[in-house]
Amino acid sequence: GTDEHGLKMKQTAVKEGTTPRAFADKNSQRFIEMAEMLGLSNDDFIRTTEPRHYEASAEIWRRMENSGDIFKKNYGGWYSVRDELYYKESETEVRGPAEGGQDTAQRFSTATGTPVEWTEEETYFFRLSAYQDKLLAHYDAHPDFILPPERRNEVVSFVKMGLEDLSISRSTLDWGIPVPDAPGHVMYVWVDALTNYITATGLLNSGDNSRKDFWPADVHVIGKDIVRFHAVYWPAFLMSAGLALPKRVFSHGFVLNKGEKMSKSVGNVVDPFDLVKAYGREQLRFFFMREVMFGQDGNYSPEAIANRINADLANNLGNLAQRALSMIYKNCDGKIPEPGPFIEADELALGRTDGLYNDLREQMDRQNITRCLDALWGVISDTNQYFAAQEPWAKKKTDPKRMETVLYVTAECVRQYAILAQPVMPESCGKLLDLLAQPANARSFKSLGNKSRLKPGTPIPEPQGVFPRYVDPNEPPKGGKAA
RNA sequence: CGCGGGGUGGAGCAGUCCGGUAGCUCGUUGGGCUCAUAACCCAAAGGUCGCGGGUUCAAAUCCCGCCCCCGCAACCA
Repeated sequence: GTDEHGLKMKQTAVKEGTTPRAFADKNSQRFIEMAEMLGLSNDDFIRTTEPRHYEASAEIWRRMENSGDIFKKNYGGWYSVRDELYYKESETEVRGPAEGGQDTAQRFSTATGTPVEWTEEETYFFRLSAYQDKLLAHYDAHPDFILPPERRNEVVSFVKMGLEDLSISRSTLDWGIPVPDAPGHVMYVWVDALTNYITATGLLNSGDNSRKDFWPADVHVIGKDIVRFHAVYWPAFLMSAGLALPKRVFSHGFVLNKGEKMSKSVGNVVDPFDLVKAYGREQLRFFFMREVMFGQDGNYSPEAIANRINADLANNLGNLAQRALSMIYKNCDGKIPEPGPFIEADELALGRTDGLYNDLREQMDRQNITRCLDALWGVISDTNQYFAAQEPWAKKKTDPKRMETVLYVTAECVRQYAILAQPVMPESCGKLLDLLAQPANARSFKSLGNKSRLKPGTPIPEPQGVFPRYVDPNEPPKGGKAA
């Protein structure tokens, strides 16, 4: 869904000469389109401007209020009417009559150059300071609450430095969810944005409650820039409201463009739509999951993407499937062959493959996606070696049964790789399973291991390449004359 | 003394918590194979693990100091 309130939204809308509502409509639509383009499926799409979310946000506010954690206080600062923003004194400067065009010396925002004046408003505060010890106790009792560990260290040390009460309402802004029974006040955007996770379950709503058991969430996956909101403020809000905490907050890193952070001012922002168009959504997803240690920052470059697509997908997995399946198609009457007795090499190949699920499950339980793919591709590579060492093409003449056995073992391994890689590449792996004539009910993790081996005699379709090589359209074909 | 991350063969990274032959992918060089998507397999070259000191039989890994790079520095989201 989309988080649509807040000062920034209003400012940007105003800058673009539109209303916050219209601006939010446009943005939200863009995200819906992106989800489609990326092939994402979702049970729901929530906008924080929907009535159900207003209801849930008001409810969590009341609960925090009932706990005695919300109080009114004067908040003062250097306020710019034009920017609708408070500045710290260090962010402002006094300019004389000559510089600002005004009659007397006045204080301005250093960043935007707009005039600021000392303003005091009454806002609602959340007693965050009361939760310092409770939060630390929770981090302590649940070492994996914040992952990866670097982020956890950061949060713990931040909380240990001391928490101040948090201003959670605005009276200088109207683009937000109204504070219950407090005309003129809207909620600080993060109060409602975070609550959206619960709105999705209907737990705080009076209507349909059929999804309420989905709270607490198993894991919030977020960017490292918003760890504080998810790992400090949000748990404190939930404790106050008497609601269960999410089981984990996992923070991913940033994608750097050739080592540099993407930014509009630098002009190196890459449009995901363009990347998908150039490389394909499954290939792109695979690239990021495989190349970047999940949780850390990672580099992206066109060369690196092409490398991964060709080395891992086309050459390693794709080619392994193709060489085994095409031999089966041509030499085994187009049917999965009946294997002969397994020799040690066969058992090793199958054993390594059967063992993958447990390894991967363990890694995935900690969102170690990169490690999963490392392990999986390591074994695929082993199977390529196995295939080469067994030389089924040579056995074709000398020992056809042996050829059939090797092809069977390889195809069986490929079957499991396709199932295991499905979470990252559902469409491509689906095609691979089509080539192995696997029915829909044999494609889940339950069909892994030695209990659901390929059935000899099953006819397979003519093999087709599932993972094509990536060729840079701007690069002259290989073998061409160098300039 | 602000906080966090990083500095490992040509490139990009893992390994550092729980010291013990420095590993992976790509690239390079030589060879093999011909089932396969100019794919696959074998072998080789290539590293003072940022710098200095310490602990230890043994340090990329633990301790101390220093240098360099990146991000963050909260009532912006």
